[in-house]
Amino acid sequence: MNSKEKLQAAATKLFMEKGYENTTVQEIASLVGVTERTFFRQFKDKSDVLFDTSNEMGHRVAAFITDHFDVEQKPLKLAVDGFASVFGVFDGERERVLARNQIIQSHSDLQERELLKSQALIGSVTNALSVKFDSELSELAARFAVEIFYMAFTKWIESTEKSFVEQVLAVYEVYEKLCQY
Amino acid sequence: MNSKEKLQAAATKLFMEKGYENTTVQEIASLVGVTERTFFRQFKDKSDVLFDTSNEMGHRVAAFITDHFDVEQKPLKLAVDGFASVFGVFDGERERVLARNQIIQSHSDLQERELLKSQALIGSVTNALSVKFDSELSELAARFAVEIFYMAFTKWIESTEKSFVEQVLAVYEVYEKLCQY
DNA sequence: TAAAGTAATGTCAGTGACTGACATTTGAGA
DNA sequence: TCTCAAATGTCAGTCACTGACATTACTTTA
Repeated sequence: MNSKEKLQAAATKLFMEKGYENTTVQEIASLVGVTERTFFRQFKDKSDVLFDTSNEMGHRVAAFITDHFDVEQKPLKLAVDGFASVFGVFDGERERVLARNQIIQSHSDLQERELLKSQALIGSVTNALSVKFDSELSELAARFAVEIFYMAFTKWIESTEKSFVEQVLAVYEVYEKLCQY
Repeated sequence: MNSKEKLQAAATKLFMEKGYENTTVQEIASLVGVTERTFFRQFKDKSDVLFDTSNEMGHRVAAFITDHFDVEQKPLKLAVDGFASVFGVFDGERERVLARNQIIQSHSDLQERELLKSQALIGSVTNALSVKFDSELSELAARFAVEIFYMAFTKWIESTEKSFVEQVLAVYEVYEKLCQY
């Protein structure tokens, strides 16, 4: 566990215990045994410690799409399946995801940050879809897929009735209903 | 023109001239002839000076929806028409909108802030649609409408070919194409 | 193994965003 | 003109964040 990971763990712990605002970077660093300066070498700002900037999930969804062009012809369904597949792991780490979500909902800076990540997600998905579909159609499908994902995520957070995959598919069915108007 | 409006004007001016990062709140306040403290009484933070927190546009779109339930039965089309109608004014103030957009694109804090506003927009539109439609369908339609709006906005920024309303309708047609898969 | 190089971390001083507490001014109405 | 309230000023302080430079620790190579 390098200092970056240690800082992430310490930050999450402190944010949960005393809240995001009431935790100083100083405290996070001290808990790990490094200085504030080291924190800011690892993360661009305080909120950064909670976010994976690599867009790894975006790449995974994109990879799924690339791999399944032949099994699913509908662009949006393909992207949505990608989200379902990649984020299906959420069910296995519900605790952690819930804790992280609670921190993020507690402070608008963090919510904003989370939303910026969705832009990267849209970009990755758009690129992946563009290989087989018109670029405008790809972008729209990517945007919609991300919205379906978020809506499903919210519902998944609020209730334990369905698995993540089921929630995603349930929201996709709402989309199909919407199309029928 | 009260000090709030003066500060907004001064801030926009300075942000354009020297960039967002290179402009201090001190400078903005001085330009207007007030102190930094007054700035922070009007705006919750530096970026706030660029954003209308009232969600006025959200309310207007909601009002449009409420007024047009009988002329347009499709929930998404109704919401999209609302955006087209309310934001049609952009054509008349292209300069200003472009300038503001340029500032926002220059700094990720501002982009994040802009994205948070879209959540308020989604909320207003969802509420308005919920009067006649199922709540899940309403939320999804609201989310999609906002995405269509943003995509249209981006295209409108990048080219002068079409009016804002035309761009919105063009993206809506992409949606119809998407539904046909 | 010793020297040399490189990456991670520490130190420190400084800037700028933002807040709380309290004082002062200003403007509208009695 | 007096009075009250709202807006603004003053000031001291905290905390996020950065640049410059020093130090430590770990790797490579002769």
